[in-house]
Amino acid sequence: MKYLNVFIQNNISRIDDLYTYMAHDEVDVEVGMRVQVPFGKGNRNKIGIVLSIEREKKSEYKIKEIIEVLDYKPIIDEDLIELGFWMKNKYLTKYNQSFAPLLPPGDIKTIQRIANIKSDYTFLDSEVEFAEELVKNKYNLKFVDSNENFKLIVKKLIREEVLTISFKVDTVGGTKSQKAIKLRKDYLNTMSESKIKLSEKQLIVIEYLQKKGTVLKSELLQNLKISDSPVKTLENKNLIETIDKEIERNPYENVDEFKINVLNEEQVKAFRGILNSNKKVSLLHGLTGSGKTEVYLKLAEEAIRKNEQVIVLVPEIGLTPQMIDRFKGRFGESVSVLHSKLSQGERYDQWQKVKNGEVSVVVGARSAVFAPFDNLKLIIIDEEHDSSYKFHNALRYDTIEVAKKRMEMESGKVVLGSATPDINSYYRAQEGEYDLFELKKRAVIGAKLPNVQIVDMRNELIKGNTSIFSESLRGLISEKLERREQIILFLNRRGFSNFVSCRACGHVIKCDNCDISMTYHKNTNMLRCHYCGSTKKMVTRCPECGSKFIKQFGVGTQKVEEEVKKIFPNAKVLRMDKDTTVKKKSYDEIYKRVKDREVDVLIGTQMLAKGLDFENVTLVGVIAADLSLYISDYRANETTFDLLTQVSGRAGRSSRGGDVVIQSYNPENYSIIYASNADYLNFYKRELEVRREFNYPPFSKLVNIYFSSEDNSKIENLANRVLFEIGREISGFKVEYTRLIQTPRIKNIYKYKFTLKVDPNFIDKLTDIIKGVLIKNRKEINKSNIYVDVEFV
DNA sequence: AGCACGCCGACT
DNA sequence: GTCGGCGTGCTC
Repeated sequence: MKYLNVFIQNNISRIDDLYTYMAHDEVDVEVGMRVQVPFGKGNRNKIGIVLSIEREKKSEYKIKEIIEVLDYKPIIDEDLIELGFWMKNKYLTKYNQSFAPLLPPGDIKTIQRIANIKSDYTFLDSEVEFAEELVKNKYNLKFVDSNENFKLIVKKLIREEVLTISFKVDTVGGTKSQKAIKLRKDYLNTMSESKIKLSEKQLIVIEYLQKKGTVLKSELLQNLKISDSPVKTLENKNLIETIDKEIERNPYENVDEFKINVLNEEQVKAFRGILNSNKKVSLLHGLTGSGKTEVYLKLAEEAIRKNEQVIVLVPEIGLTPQMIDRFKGRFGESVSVLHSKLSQGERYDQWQKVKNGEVSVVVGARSAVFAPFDNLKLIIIDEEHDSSYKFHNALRYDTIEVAKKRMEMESGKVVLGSATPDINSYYRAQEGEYDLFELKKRAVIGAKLPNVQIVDMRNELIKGNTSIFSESLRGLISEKLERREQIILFLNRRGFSNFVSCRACGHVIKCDNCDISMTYHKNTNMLRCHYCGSTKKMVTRCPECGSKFIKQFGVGTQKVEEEVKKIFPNAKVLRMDKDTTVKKKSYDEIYKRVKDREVDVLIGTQMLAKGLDFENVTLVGVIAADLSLYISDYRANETTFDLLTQVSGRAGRSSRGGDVVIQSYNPENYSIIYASNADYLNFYKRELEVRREFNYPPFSKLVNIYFSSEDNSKIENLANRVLFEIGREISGFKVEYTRLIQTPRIKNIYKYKFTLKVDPNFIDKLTDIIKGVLIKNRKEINKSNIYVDVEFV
């Protein structure tokens, strides 16, 4: 007997576990194959995936036997499963959280096994029945399941390398197919043997098919401008045949070819450097417009030449038509695109193509890091500083760490690219862990750097201007409108929180211990630090200058839109934010409208910061740089620097040069000043010092542990016990921790958290300790219906 | 989640 | 006795 540890997919945390089943030794089963098993008291049929196989019985439970093995070849490679276990351990997630992203999209039940038979193989007499069924079922092996003899034949043919398996995912409710026409193999014989005469139309059809091979019937009729009767006649004459062809739901059709440009000296240096680097990770630091994408394309081209495969990760928001067009245009059909706005069917198609080896490049958002390639040697992560790659509520892994791990397993390389690298990444490059390559020249010849000015909004208040536009921004807006040039007004609201600031002097109330802005809570009239939980009473006068202009800071896109319409009634204004941009379509539409100059002023949030290049935009106004400067997060300065640098780049796309106006109540803040000069290096140096002083990453690693439940009575006790037990275990290590703090209740779920700050070298040790404590309290946690989430920042 | 078990009251 | 309504607890 052998023992299979089976993962049965579900979202219910209480049964999220591996279940052990027996199988006889002679059963052919491998890790990654699907098995049918009896589950629960009623022995319901469930389909699970084998994640590991053991010789010995380890479990104390009464073990059931599997019903059937459903695959002849794993649907997930062993490497990916190993990666799943690694994630589970590193991030202390549920099985579902770590393994679901590795699974094919949709229900694993719907994966069909399609046989491909070597063309020169002649079936034996004993296999004729099988062969007939095979053709009848269009090579779908489903018919095999009920016949033991057929199963043996399949296995034998696989062993003899006559039969290979590819996977097909059916859309729920059946696949869409269309009628297609092709010439019968023996059409020439048929024609000469029966001396068939062809009419004019029939001849056209035959010629067309000779040229094109298999064609959709609808296409044929349309292109040749004929009715279907000649086609029918040809079919009756046994010259052509109709087959069902599946519609490929290709979301990106007719992309213009994108030729690779000749690389400049810097780009060549980076390309060669990355190729020859002996380090696992290379960091490509390139200014906006310096042509990082060209380097990516060249690297991908090189990999394809060697029959290797490549994953290119792009932030969801940066996965613009432009980016996709460049890869599609360069590599055509060998590129698959994965992102959150694909329909279920499109997703199936893309997975299938990757799994069956039909493509070599995947361009996609974070979860594409799990694309099921089997000879993956390169993962490129563009805009690597972007927060979408990091730990998320639902997506519990750090994309860069996972990419590094995957490439470590496959001995491949990771390339991180950014104009504003993550402080952590740049630090690692400085420390020699990564190789660093810089692109400093603008690749587009003639493009000028924009003229950036910072406006002190405190002076505007003194001058009596209480509007959201400074005189200078207002002046420039009207100037550009007159010249029929376009304007972007930007609100950097990412992670916006209710900080309190003084409009007279710019002072912001921060936590005394953490250097993080405090948040105003209206119901208690208190200020509070989201990191350590300490509170202060809300102030009525500024503790710095005594002014009473101290209050919650806030401005939204709607407000900006109203103001613009009031002051410039003739301007055509378009607002772009989460409310107005929900679908892929509307994003493309907004893009098109701006491109076609149907819009004078585009107002938006960080969605605007990336990927949108408009020639005619010559003014970017940042309404209040302070918005992102005071989010309750140690990365506030970095986020601000990144956003301001990127949005400023939007004005520098044309040869006319452009203007950028950054409005702020804290114009002396270093992230604003360095961003205005696009001076990454000095920003990095300064920010690193701040991080060192307050012991934030890269000098530490943060771990948040959340406890949530609908029932408030037990959480606090249990969370405090977990905190106490962890505290006891870590005495002797360099770990700081906050006390337990309650976070705002959302949808009737009470939530508490505490944060641990640990020396990065001890993170694995600390993870083990947390794991141990959670396992120890597991019964209690389950019984009280408390959810525990561990977040690594 | 989904199923069976078992405890209890109501009914034959 | 025994039927069924619903709370409880487990799933290899």
